[in-house]
Amino acid sequence: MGTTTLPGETLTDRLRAQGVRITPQRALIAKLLENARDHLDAESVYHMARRSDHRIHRATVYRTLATLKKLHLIDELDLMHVEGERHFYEVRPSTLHIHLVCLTCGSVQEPEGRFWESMKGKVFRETGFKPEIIRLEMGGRCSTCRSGKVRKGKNKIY
Amino acid sequence: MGTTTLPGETLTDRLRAQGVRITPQRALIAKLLENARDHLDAESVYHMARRSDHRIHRATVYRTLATLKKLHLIDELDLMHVEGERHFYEVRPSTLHIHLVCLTCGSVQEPEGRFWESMKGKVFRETGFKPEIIRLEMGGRCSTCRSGKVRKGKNKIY
DNA sequence: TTCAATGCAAATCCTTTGCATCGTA
DNA sequence: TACGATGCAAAGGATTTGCATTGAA
Repeated sequence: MGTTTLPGETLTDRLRAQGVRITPQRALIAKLLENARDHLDAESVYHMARRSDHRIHRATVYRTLATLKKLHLIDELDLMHVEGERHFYEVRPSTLHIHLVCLTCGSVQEPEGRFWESMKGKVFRETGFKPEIIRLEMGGRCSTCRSGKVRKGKNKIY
Repeated sequence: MGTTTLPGETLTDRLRAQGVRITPQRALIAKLLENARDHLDAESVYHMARRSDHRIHRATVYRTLATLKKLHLIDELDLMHVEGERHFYEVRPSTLHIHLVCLTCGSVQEPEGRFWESMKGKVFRETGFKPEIIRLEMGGRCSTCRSGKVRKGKNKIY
């Protein structure tokens, strides 16, 4: 999902800072992820990348996503499996946020709020477990679908 | 994960109540899920089932898990992908609980607490989105691993 | 120049499906 | 008995891997 791109903080910069060799392919994939309006899965990244570079290979996309994930620069989501087993990727946001996945139309909301951050501390105090990554996804009905004007999505799973 | 088995409330009973035909295979799989101490993936269910019934087929396991999932009797988890892309299953608990997945040793804690339940209402009031299913998984370090006596698990992913 | 990354193709892993047979309701 | 469920085998889809070649640093 689109991320604030402060100077010196692009994904590519952060990759370079980690000592990762910057190839045109990696730079391209990183840029696609940063500028994406929606969550992308590997296949989407691949197709978008091909539009800019006809020779880029699927394996490169998977390898680059794995690299980014391993360096904690992106997160992998499954969005309640509304789209089957596909995995989606987003540049790791600075603050915790939730994914509200509508089980009727498949839309994904990401409500604002620092409230969720407090969960980390709470869990640590109560259990001694120190959370680093939090995945909070809720499946339910968005207000539009609940209002009756249900535009039944291709992705209706319940 | 092990669930309180009140009379008339076994998974099999609930399947029957939903009009699902009870075959020995389904009864067996349901029982395995109810009595499991750990989260099971499809492959584990399959192997455990084979111990009791040598003729049971993988496809039957997958089909039964799909049935149970569709009826909301079990939930599907990915536990932060500590074990790769495998999915894990648990009988749907009556109250929301969290999965704390240690990224070092792979252990999974499920802390108690009704606190989390309040999130549903909060999200609804703030966004109009009505949550039905909540998946809350945190990856981090359990207190044991943080204490230094790190028993590096086969599942260390970071 | 050097070693890591890429493209390619084949392999792998998990899961699903078509179909004949079986067995629950 | 009848229709849904199973076993089997084969297909499918996503992701990974081995290897020769390419190219970033």
